[in-house]
Amino acid sequence: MNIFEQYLDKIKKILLDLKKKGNLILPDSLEGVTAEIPPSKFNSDISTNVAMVLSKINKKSPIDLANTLLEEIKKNDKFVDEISVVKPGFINIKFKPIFWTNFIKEIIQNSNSFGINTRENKKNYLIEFVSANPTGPLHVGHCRGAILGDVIANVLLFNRHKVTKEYYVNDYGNQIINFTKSVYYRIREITFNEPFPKNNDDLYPGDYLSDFAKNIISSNKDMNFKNFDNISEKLTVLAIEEALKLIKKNLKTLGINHDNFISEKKLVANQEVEKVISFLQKNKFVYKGKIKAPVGEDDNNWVEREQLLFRSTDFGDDKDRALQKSDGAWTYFASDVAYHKNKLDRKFDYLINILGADHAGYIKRISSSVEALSNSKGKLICKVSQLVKLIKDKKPFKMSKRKGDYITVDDLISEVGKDATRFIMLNRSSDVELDFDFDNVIEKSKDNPLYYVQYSYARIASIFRHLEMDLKSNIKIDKFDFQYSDDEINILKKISEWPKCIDAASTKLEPHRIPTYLYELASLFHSYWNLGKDNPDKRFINDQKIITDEKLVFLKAISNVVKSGMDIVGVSVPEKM
RNA sequence: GCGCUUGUAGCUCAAUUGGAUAGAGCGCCUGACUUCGGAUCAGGAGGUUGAGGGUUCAAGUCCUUCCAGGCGCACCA
Repeated sequence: MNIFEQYLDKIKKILLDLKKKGNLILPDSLEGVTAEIPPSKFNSDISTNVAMVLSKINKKSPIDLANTLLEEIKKNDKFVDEISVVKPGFINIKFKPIFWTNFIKEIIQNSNSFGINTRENKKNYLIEFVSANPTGPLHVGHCRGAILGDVIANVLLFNRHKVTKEYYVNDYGNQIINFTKSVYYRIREITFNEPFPKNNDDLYPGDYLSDFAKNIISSNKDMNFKNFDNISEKLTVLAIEEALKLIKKNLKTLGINHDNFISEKKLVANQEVEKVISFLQKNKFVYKGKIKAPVGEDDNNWVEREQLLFRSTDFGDDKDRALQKSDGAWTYFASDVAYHKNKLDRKFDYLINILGADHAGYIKRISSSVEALSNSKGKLICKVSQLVKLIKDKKPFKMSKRKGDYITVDDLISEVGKDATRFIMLNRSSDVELDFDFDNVIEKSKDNPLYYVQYSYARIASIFRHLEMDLKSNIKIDKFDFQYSDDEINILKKISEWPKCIDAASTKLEPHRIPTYLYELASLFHSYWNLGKDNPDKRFINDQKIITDEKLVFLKAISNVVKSGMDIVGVSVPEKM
């Protein structure tokens, strides 16, 4: 039920009729023609720019054309109450109240599908997100991208697309060796009482490694930890298992659940890297050559080497990128290309990658590789989530308390909770840096958007509680002959925008639109609620008298949208707060 | 130096995919509690959308040149 789509259809039909009669010239596509909510000052319900879009081709002024169309619309639409042409050439329409009665009837009877875009073709998406190195717990830096990816998946799923959520496990390469060694030293610390090496920058100093060590010792009693080389392979597997166990626990705490965990190590073991590179070689995207030193960096110890390179400059990258290290091992990039080949082979319509701001520079080369692999047909979309600035006592504070010791997801959730973390991390566009104010997110006031939205739901729940009704169950109404007031229609108008909000969030992959929308809806609701103080007619319950079906349906419609939005964001809507 | 990205009210941010007189919250000023939950609401002040140029019927939004901040520019991952 998208009244804007419906209205656009109506207008297009009128346009085609006029064209048939020879009264109008139409371009090949009507793409630029839109139906929108006009700014509130116009006191109107829907507006269209059609006259302005068609004025040039018809050699008529937008105003004249609008006036002609106005007459046609008036003739064809029985719901029009007032219709007018406004300055540059907009046609504004105000509906009769019956329109809104029909609208609320429709969305109450189809509450499960309200908001879903039923017209677009359903696609198959793969979304890769988090993909943090399996060397320790998730920290705050991972959080925003994790939530962004999860909620994008939720929006797409809500819109009935097919979505696979995937985590790429970087369990191959130097850092994993260093990580395993670090775990090994912690094991020696425990079993042989040897101190953990100091001043070794390659090692991971975090305390959590001691827990990994303890777990490994206690579940591998027959293992001999005296010689690293003898056990390094097995220990690598065990250490990564420990790290992944912790990461999965952190993800669960955040309410995030991936479908697949894809191992880089397995890709390498299955020769997928060799295969993809020979594929690229056949198509002349790979060559042996040297990379030039970066400009502007002074006195560096740049060593020019001949190595296997990928021609990412063919696709607009700054320089070609190395695929193989001097010791013969694959670079991270090489196995990531193999991973993306693997993704492409699985025939998704779209591949989405969620990256942190510090990896934005990586986008060009990986998208280049996808173009090379798919003959420019693979649809890779990279979303970057900007940094989160933590604020406490009105002051920013550092993520890293001391070396290797970050504020973890666990720390964050135990302090402010899952709901606040998810809602606030999502409340802003992913393109801008986010201030995460600890004091504010746990505040129970309107300054905290989460509570403000939850409170609107709780208020509605409290009405249903007074009436001894269950807000969650459907209400049955025999007669829908309601008349809603202007205040109520105002909120219904906002509700009519819900499918538009979902549509934008889904097609632009911008889920922050949902918390923003919910806040606006909650705000209208709180205003309306307070009207009851001066005007008993506006109250939902008065002197123990039970409210009308009209108002019950109205409240139900609001709470449905709030609930459905909060479900997508992944936060709770308590009935009591 | 190069690439990506951001710049909107004192502060933090929206802005219906290019629409109309650019909107919210915080802060500031004024008001509403014998409450269907005041964890709320009503009103006021506050703007050359970083600067210039261009495209368009229409630009915060697109192009371009500057300015400023952030991130990144190896065989790390």
